[in-house]
This record gives sequence, structure tokens and C-alpha cells, in this order.
Amino acid sequence: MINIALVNTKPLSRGDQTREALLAAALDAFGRSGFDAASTRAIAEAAGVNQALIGYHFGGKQGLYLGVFEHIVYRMQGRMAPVAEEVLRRLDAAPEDPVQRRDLALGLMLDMFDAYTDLISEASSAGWVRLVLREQQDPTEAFALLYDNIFSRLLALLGRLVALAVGLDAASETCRIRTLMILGQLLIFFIARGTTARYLEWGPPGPDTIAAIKQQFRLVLASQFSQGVAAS
Amino acid sequence: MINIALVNTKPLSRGDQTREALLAAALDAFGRSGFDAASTRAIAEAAGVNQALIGYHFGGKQGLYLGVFEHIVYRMQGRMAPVAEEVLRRLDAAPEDPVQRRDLALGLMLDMFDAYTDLISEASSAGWVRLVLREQQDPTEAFALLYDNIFSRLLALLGRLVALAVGLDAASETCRIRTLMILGQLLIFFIARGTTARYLEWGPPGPDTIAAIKQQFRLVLASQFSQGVAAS
DNA sequence: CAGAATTATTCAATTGACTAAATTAATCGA
DNA sequence: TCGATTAATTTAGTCAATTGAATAATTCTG
Repeated sequence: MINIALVNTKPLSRGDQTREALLAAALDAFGRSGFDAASTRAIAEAAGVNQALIGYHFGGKQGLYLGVFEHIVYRMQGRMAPVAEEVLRRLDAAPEDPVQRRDLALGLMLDMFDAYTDLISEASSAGWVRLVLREQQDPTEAFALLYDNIFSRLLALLGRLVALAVGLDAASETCRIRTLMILGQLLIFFIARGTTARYLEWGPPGPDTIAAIKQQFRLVLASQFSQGVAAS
Repeated sequence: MINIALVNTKPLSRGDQTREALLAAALDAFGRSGFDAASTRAIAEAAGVNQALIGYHFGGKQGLYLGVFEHIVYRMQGRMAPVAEEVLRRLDAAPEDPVQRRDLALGLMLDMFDAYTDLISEASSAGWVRLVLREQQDPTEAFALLYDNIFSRLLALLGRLVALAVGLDAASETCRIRTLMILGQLLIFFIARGTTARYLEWGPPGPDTIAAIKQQFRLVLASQFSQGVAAS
């Protein structure tokens, strides 16, 4: 947890290997079929592992499900933490000049965007996007895990940037709505995959598509911020 | 299709009643659990109908699934068609002055927004949002039904408005990306329900939340359009 | 009285969980 | 370094419950 490099160097034990394999297979299966429809037999087979090992390692299907989310949270946290730290540092040293503040906010937003792109470009992204979307519609215990550790922190950070850029109180509902809107501009491309595939004739998100999105994102934000949209 | 009032007046036959009941129950069940996890027994029970009637009326589970989407398409189409017609009419009579064109485009976008709000405010919205999200991730035959009849037309219309507002070619990729971004600003509130519930402390979308979204939407679009964001 | 609609029942297949037995890895004394 | 003891891990097989679909008999409708 503290030193990832060390953890990675030590070879995985036999048990850890099957745990990893089960988590990967479960991520895909739960995302694709949902909790009920995903069968433990299929997951075990996809992981190249005996079915009974699910019960042994995770206590059962439900435990495996939660394990998948803990795994997601752990990985996202690892990716996010250093970026968040850096953003906060630069945020504390924000200039007074409104124009400079907007430029800073815009720049930091693009930095945050970059921090997530490779996570999204990964082949496994489709898997947890499906999972997260499911939990968004019908939140369970797993959603609380996601929200408390990932979403709430991400939104708090992004909200501060939005507040800085448009001169709003970061705690206000207006600022929060605005923050979600900005997030929505990006997420739509990874949520509405079927539509992007046909409307934009795009495949799964790759470096070129992400670059195209970022470019428009930057333009839209620049114009949105440049005139300091009125509060309400 | 042509005269909804007439269709509604004629009382439903016994078979039509069970079909309707099955479709409503199936919409909820498929949306909530996904195709595989939703059981025909549970659907039939929720519809207050014998399980064997699914096979009788829809040929089987798969037929019922497609029937649900045909039903959604039919209802959305009925809601959308008159609005689209009106938008197209006013689009053909667009003024020459760039500023007026932007105002027109913005106004029409807000009109389109209004046309969909009551559809989204309905209690059943959560059901088909879940269904549509699922098909977006893993498109099946049902997605083609949705896209060809609903999404493609909606995007084409909205794309023309965006083109008008920012002075882009409606067929360009840039314009399409921009169009999806604008759509994403709104959809995020209905897609990320778990997050809006906690971040904004909102319940399911009601008149007040929709009003709040619309207000910010108008402000953002106004600032986005007012300076004619550069093409690329 | 036809034909549409509905019912109760049965079918093989698959589900998640559990258990006892078998196998592997780790530890320890010499 | 070696072999043996112990704990961790994996396996195959079983269980009751549930699945979608099909059937034949029955009821309702026009």
C-alpha cells in the first residue's frame, strides 16, 4: 500500500495468483452480465481456476463482487493520489489575478484529464465502466466504496477548480451542478459507447480519440471560463 | 401512430392487456437485472400473468426483450416527432445575422430539452435508462432499433443546431464531438444517479432538479456560443 | 361452436453453495 | 542440505433450488 514498487517485485504466491485471476475474470463477468446473471462457474473457468476457490478466497459470490470493487478502488486510488496532491499544492499557490486563476484552473483540469486517460484507454476499462454504471443506477454497498474513496474526492477536487475558474463558492449547489456538467462532457464518450461507435464511427477509446476529445474539451472550457459565467 | 387519441379510446382486448402488462414488467425487470438475470417467472408474476403467456405472445424471452425496445421506440418517437418537425421548420427560416442565429439555436435546444423532461421525470424513466445504458455498452439487435429510430435522429437535429450556433459544418467530426459534449452535460444527471444522489443530495429527477439543470445549461450554452468558439 | 387466450404441469439444464478428499507449498529440526 | 510435519490451497462431486421452454388441457371470446 505504501510502496507499490516493493509489492510488485515480490512474486505473487499461488493464492495471490488465483485471487488476481478471479478478480480479473469477475470484473469482466459482473460488468457484462450483472451480479445475478454472472455465474461463479463461468468466472472460475475464465480465470482458469476451480469454482470452489471462490468460496475459499472470497467467502462466496457476494464477497467476490465486493472484492472486485475494492480492487478497482485500490488501483484508481493509486493512480489518483499523486495527481490530487500536485493539484492541491498548485491550488494553494493560486495567483490573485482572475485571468491567471482561470488559466491555472483550466490547466489543472487538463492535467487531471491526462491522469485518467491511460486508465480509460486500457482494454479493461469497458469492464469497470459497465460495473460502475450499474452501481450508479442501483447503488449497493459496493457503490459506497466507490463513492467515498473515488468519486467524492474527484468531485471535490474538480469542484475547487471550477470554483476557481468561474468565481463560485465551491460548496454551492450551482458550482456542483457546473462541475458535474463538465464531467459529463467527457464521460459521455465512454458511457455512450454504442452511440460513439455509430455517430462518430469510433472504436473503443484509443490515443487518437482521446486526443480529439481533449482538444474540444479545452476549447469549450476556455470559452466557458474566459468570460466568467455569472453565478446564477 | 397518426392519431394517438383514437388508439387510446378503443379498449384493449384481453390479449393486448396482458401484452402491455408484460412489457411494463419486462422493462423494469430487464433494466434492473439485465437480460440473463431477469427471470421470465418473475416478469410474469409482476405482470400478474401466467408465465407461459410470454412464449405465447412474444415467442420467448428474447422476443419479449425486443418487444420492450420496440415499445420504447414507439413512445419516444411519438413524443419526439412533432418537436423535431417544429425545430426543422424554424431552422429553415433561420436569420442571416450570426448573433440571431445563435440565439435561435440556443432557444431551440432549450425547447428540445423541455420536450424530453417530462419523459425523464416519469417514474418509469429509471427503467429504460438502465436498459439503454446496458445496450450502449454491449449493443445487440435492440440497440440498432434504438439508434436508428431515436438517437440518430436526435443527434442529427441537435447537430444542426450546434452547427448553427458555433458556425461549424454539421457533418464535421468536430461538430459531432461538440454535439455529444452538449448532450453529455445533461445526460450525466440521469446516468450518474448514485452520484447525484450523494453529491447533490438529490432524489430521482423531479421538476425542481430539472429546472436547476436547465438554468445552468442555458447559462453555459450562452457563454459557450456567445463568442463563437473556433472550429478546431 | 371455432379460435384465441390462459392455465397448471413437466422437462432437462444450470445455478450457488457446500464437503470431504487430494495436492501443493512452507516451515522446522538436525 | 535434507526429509518430514503442518498448514494452505485445490480438486471433484453432491445438493436443493431455479432457470426457460414446451406441452396438453382448459377457459374465455366473438
